[in-house]
Amino acid sequence: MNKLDSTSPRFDLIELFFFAYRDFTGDPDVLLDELGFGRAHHRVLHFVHRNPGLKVSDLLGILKITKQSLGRVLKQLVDEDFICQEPGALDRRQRLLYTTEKGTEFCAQLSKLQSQRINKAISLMPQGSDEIVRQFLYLMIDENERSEVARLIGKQPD
Amino acid sequence: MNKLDSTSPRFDLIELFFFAYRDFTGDPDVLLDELGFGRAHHRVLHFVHRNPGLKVSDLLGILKITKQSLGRVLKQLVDEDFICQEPGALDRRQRLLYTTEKGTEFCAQLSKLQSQRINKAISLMPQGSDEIVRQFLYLMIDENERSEVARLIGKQPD
DNA sequence: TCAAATAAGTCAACATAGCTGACGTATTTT
DNA sequence: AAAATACGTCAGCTATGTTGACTTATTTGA
Repeated sequence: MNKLDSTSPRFDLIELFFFAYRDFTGDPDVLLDELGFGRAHHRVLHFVHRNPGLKVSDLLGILKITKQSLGRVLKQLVDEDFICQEPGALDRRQRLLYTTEKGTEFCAQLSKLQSQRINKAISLMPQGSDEIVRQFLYLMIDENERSEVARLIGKQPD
Repeated sequence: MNKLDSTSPRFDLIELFFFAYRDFTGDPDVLLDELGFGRAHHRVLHFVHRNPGLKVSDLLGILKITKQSLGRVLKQLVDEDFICQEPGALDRRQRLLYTTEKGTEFCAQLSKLQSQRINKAISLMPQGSDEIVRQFLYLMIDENERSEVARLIGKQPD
């Protein structure tokens, strides 16, 4: 029989994942806090920045939250000029989302912090580790969502 | 100059980390929900299970939440017989935490789900990938906390 | 062309899980 | 005996998620 079947407990990775994610998200929290924002604002800002002209309904699909939840943080981000909305050219019911200059700048600061943490980690590891890590994280995503995430990540506008 | 300096944006890994963690924590949510529990309960249950006889103050240190926050979920877990408390033998002010049989069983169900996801991912990857992944996650933790996390994970009671 | 569907926003009420501050009780330390 | 410690608890606040109901503007389709 198999000593390492698919249900063998992986407490080490379970716990490492928990602590790693906590510290990974902890970096931006400091900057967000200074502006009275939280993680919800970060997520919205990030995905709008990465997908300029995003439809509200698509953002809801990415974040998997209700429009009421989104509405609250989105309103703040628009009011404080981090995000702007433009009616769709083809469908004027849509309010396509874009980061303003201020929003783009702030977003860059946040990703810089997180990229630093990632790059520091990778730099201490064997060649090719980033590809392994990417593959692992990708395979941890629900199978039926992988293709959509791949599509989302595929566009490298920066 | 370096094309890949330490601040090069890593949008791919940032986003993969987000989606991977979301689905990773999503598995247990279903079971937790059936019992009226949330992720907070899961975390408490998990770390008590993994560290039988844990002091309340040490649990607070691991979770980095306030005792008021912990108190709420801990009380529920004790009331519903998933966790029990015993006065410390040396210091009777302490209420050392243990999972009950019911708690241990439930905890096993939850870790099984998460381990399945992890093992499925690893099984699709090259030999030795789990070591790379472990190393990456470890290095993503704040430098000054790594040793303590290592200590915590080091004990493999299962 | 007009009715139905769609994209988005909004109001109200609620739940979870974090927070601060203040205070109580039992026990140990000094 | 006083101070410190471990833990618990009360009250109230915040952030971010949820449902359900409803409005407005616009597009689609019978």
